Amino acid sequence: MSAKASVAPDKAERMPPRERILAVAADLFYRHGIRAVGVDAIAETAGTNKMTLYRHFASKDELVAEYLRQSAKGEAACWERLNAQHPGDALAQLRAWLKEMFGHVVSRDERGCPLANAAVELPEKDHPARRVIEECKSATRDKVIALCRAAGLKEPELLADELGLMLEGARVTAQSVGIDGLGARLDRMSEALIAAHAPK
Amino acid sequence: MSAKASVAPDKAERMPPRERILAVAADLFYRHGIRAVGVDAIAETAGTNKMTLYRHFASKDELVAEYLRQSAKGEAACWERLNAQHPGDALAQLRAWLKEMFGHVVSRDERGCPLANAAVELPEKDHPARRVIEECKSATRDKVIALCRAAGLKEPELLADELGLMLEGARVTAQSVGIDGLGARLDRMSEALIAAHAPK
DNA sequence: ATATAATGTTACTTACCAGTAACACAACAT
DNA sequence: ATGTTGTGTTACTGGTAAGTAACATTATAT
Repeated sequence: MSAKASVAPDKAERMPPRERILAVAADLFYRHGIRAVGVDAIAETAGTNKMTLYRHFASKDELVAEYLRQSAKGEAACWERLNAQHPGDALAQLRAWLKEMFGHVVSRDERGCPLANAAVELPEKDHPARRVIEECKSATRDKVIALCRAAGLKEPELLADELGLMLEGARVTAQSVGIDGLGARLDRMSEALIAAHAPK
Repeated sequence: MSAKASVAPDKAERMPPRERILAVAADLFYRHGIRAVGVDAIAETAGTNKMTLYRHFASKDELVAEYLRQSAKGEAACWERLNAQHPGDALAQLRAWLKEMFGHVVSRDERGCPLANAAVELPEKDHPARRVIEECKSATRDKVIALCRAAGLKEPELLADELGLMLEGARVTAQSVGIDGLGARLDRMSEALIAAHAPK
């Protein structure tokens, strides 16, 4: 039991095959890139075989799409959690979202946004993953705009884009260069942006 | 002569093989992704063969690194051009750089920053492309910081990061969702950021 | 005209890839 | 007990990947 399951160390065996495959695929796709991971490796790491994989997923492309759907679902769950933690306080939700995202950026073993990375890796316009990516990114933008507006901030669309682009830029930049002090700078930047849109 | 050379339609034949290969590789890598393009396709599209390719490049990874070196060289040339167009005027150079970059973002057939995309596609820390990416990105950041400082703007490091992250975010976001009106919004955002750092 | 260097050609190796067929085994419900 | 369903196993197809060897051809320089 050396370096076996990096996803669910112990109870991986108890999960049904489909969940194991999806969890392993998500981990490998995210860490090594989608094109760099073959279905054989996924099946083997998930402790099963290629046939079972293809009984649950029509193709590798569909597995990729499902991986991204899971990622998008995670984002949606994040919004609900923030809403529960700061009910009725849009500004607090916005700040909590930024704080959580900044945590991702500066974390070790972080490789950026799974959806944005997939968009880079899969330029084919008819790939089933493309729909998922676009829908999730649009939904996120709408959500941030709504929060900015509910918080009474001026020009909510512009502010949402400022924050969203800065965050997306930080996630991709963190893959190219070091992240020393980036977290603190992100905090300052976002607060400056929010302050610049404060109601007069 | 249907859809033959998308890089140098006519004089592709006159360029020496090494340059043809590099030009074709750059085009294919950028449009389809690095892992999606094989050396056979590159050689064939360049009107040559795999042997000649391997006589000029030690491996595909080295060809990739050279492709990114070319891209980085293009960025360096851009800085010199801007310096020549606005000698001594750091603020004008900064604005011209932003304008040029925004043009890339909102252009059709644009697929983001070649270096950032490569960083997403090649997570292996020992890949020869990694050095090129990190050096170019660091150099760009230093250059923008220097311009902000020379322009007398407050907190040049912070402003440079704000602009740089926004730009990087825009380039990656443009690959996921539409770019309607993004150019105009980028103009407003960058001007707001610069204004926020204006000397008192 | 001839030596030399660069390029082209063919064929090959080794390895991986996505996807499928046929069959064996286990669990579980009736 | 038996049938069904899900899973495991092996082996396979056809295609593509990176990289190399041996040899033929062309161009250039002297």
